[in-house]
Amino acid sequence: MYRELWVVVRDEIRDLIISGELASGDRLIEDDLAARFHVSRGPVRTALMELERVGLVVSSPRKSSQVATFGPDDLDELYELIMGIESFGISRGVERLDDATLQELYGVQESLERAEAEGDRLGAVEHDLDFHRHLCGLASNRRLQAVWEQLSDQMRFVIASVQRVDPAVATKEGEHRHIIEALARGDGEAAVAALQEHLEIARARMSDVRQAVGSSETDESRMGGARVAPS
Amino acid sequence: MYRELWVVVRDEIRDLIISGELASGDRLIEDDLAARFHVSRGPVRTALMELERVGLVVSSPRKSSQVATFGPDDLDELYELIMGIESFGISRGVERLDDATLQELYGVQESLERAEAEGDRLGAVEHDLDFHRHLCGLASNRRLQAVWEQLSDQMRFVIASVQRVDPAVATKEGEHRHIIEALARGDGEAAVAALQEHLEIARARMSDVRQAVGSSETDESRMGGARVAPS
DNA sequence: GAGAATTTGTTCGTATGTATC
DNA sequence: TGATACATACGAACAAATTCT
Repeated sequence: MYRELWVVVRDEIRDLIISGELASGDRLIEDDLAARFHVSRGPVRTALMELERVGLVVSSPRKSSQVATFGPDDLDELYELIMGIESFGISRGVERLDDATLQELYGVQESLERAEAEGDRLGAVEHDLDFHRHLCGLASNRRLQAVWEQLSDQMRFVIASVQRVDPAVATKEGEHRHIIEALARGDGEAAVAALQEHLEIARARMSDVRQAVGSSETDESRMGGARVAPS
Repeated sequence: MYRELWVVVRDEIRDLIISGELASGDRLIEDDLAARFHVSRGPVRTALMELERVGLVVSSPRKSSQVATFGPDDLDELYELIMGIESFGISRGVERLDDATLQELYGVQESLERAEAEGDRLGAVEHDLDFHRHLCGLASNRRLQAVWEQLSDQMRFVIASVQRVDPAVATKEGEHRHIIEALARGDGEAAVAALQEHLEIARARMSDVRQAVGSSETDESRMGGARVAPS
């Protein structure tokens, strides 16, 4: 099967950013990235545009793109918005919620708990996101879903940033279970409340960890703008 | 001041789509567009990507992009989402709503009414959108605002589509006034209710007009895929 | 269904604008 | 501030895939 080159490049750069190999504020020079991935500048340009679209990269005309920097405000915005989106998904979806969808939610949650039990941190993060993706999906609104997907890489980014400092930040399974159970009862209000509590706790954990470290990551990036080295 | 070429091209194509000169389903051939605007394919490609991002264009690898087609479902999705976003804006913003912001809202509404009084239909649409933009802005969440902006071209598109069939579809000023007054009272619940009623009416009007015409626009587009002619 | 024409995805060269000393 | 080095934005050509006859 054929995949456009820029998609491959986008995913590679995305992984470098999320893994922290490319840190916030780092300059992303098209030539260097092109050399690194053995492609021309075209696909790199497209990849960077796409990464800007999802908020992992910032750029202005005629200047090098940079890896985005997340301040406390960004964290607040992101969580506030995600909360709004998923609450909306629940509100709209709880009425027409069928059994199959509910079982799917249980399934995702079980996968998440299994991954956590096995100590599979990366897998757990993905299953966690998948759970939230499903909450958004309850609304059956493709445009809403697109918005969620657009934000998902920012979520991965902030989660990974924090995990690098404190690998122990794990989701309490109980919180997810509360949401599902409320949904199963058809109690949208309670489900939304449980979700909001869950996300509020998660955001607070994030903030704490970042505070504790003095957000060293962003400080480092602000001074340098380290250049990304070719392969 | 210097503006990137692809921005100009994007706006030109966008206007062609919204004005209906390029109809739903029309193939967008890079070479033709490049010739039409006297630029190379590079900026055109970028412009098309950007238009895909905002939902005015659809494309798949190795195939020509097309002007997006809006079915009844799309209309529902769009209005549902806009309603959610702006309700969220109101809910979050009503607490910290200061007088200056309120006056701004009144100002926008007055501009809207003036434009309508003068029979300036295009201006009225822009002021109408501006009013709704401000509602979203109450949340002071840049990411939420970005989502709204992303959807605004789809709104322009459907509004323009309907106006072409029935130019008389105008906003009832009273509905906007209700929202502002509720905000002025600090009554978020009422403001949200007024907004939702307003948008529900607007959506219904849209649907009616489209139904009445049998959505001829999309039918026509499905058969042909008329090729866009060079200048 | 095969071949020709069309159209995209990619590469590379060049000019213009930006940053740095 | 002025000159230089650097990086992007645009243009043109090539190869591969799709569409049309």
